[in-house]
Amino acid sequence: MSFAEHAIAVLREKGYKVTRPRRQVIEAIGRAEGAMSPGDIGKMMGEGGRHLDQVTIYRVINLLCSLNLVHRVFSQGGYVRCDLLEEEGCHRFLICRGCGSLQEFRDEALCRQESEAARKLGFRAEHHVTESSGLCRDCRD
Amino acid sequence: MSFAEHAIAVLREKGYKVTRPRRQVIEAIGRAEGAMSPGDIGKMMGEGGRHLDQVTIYRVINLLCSLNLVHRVFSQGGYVRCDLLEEEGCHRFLICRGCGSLQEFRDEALCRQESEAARKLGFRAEHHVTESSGLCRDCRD
DNA sequence: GTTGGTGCAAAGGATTTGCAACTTG
DNA sequence: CAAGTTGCAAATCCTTTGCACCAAC
Repeated sequence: MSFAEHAIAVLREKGYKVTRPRRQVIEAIGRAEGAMSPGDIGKMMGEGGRHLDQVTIYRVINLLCSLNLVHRVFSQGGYVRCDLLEEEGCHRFLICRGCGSLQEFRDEALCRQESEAARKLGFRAEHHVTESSGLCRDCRD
Repeated sequence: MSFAEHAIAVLREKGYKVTRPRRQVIEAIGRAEGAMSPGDIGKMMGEGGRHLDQVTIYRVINLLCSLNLVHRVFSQGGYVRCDLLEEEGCHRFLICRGCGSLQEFRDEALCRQESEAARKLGFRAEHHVTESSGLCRDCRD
């Protein structure tokens, strides 16, 4: 099942309407290799498909975020589809500075150690986000 | 040596002029417990000390960032002083959702494991940032 | 047919730029 | 004194809000 199919199924399941603008944003984010800002999505619509109002894009992105279908990438100021089905737990991003592509993953052991390091400093960590930059397999050579 | 003293020494050393606005911003960030946005700093100046132009605040913050004297806190949209003297390597933030206070630390072992996890996915990580939210010692009770 | 969603207009912030006047070293 | 900095004005960009119209269920 593709990201778009999954996202649309979730919308239906939660009682949200499946509209043309929502499909368009979902497909744009689903196809993107890296993070997309609301502006990026707007420009892409302007060229290819049918025009989408900028305000609508913001609203759709907010909805998708609240459903954990996309995540905000802080260091890039954009959003990416979330391919991890588990809704809980922390997520980590690998962001290629060569091609801008982005990979998300989870690692329970790292999460635990991160929390443990915080605990030693008297801090009770509840949630954390990590963003790594570097070079992906294709850009290393 | 306080943060402000250290920051001013670095400015001098790198050939930047030590002006009143720069002192003011450095002292504001140095005194703050948590992250401060450019707007926060502007408001604080309006009340206490002498007024500072918003544009100047942006420019001073950019300078301090480029010198690694302050770091951007993504999840908060603000900036904090960096207390770690080593300029290299990754940094981690503990951000209290109770009082908003912020603590920065380094952990070599975590850094290595983070990189190792990336490597297993074919990614060569060069740098990473982690922000954890939770409760600090004082807010846990 | 209802309810929720979209598009438009407009407001509100945040951030950047150009340039003349000023201050530091 | 010269070079680097600041303050102001204004431009630009990003994001949100209110409301009438429209489309999905």
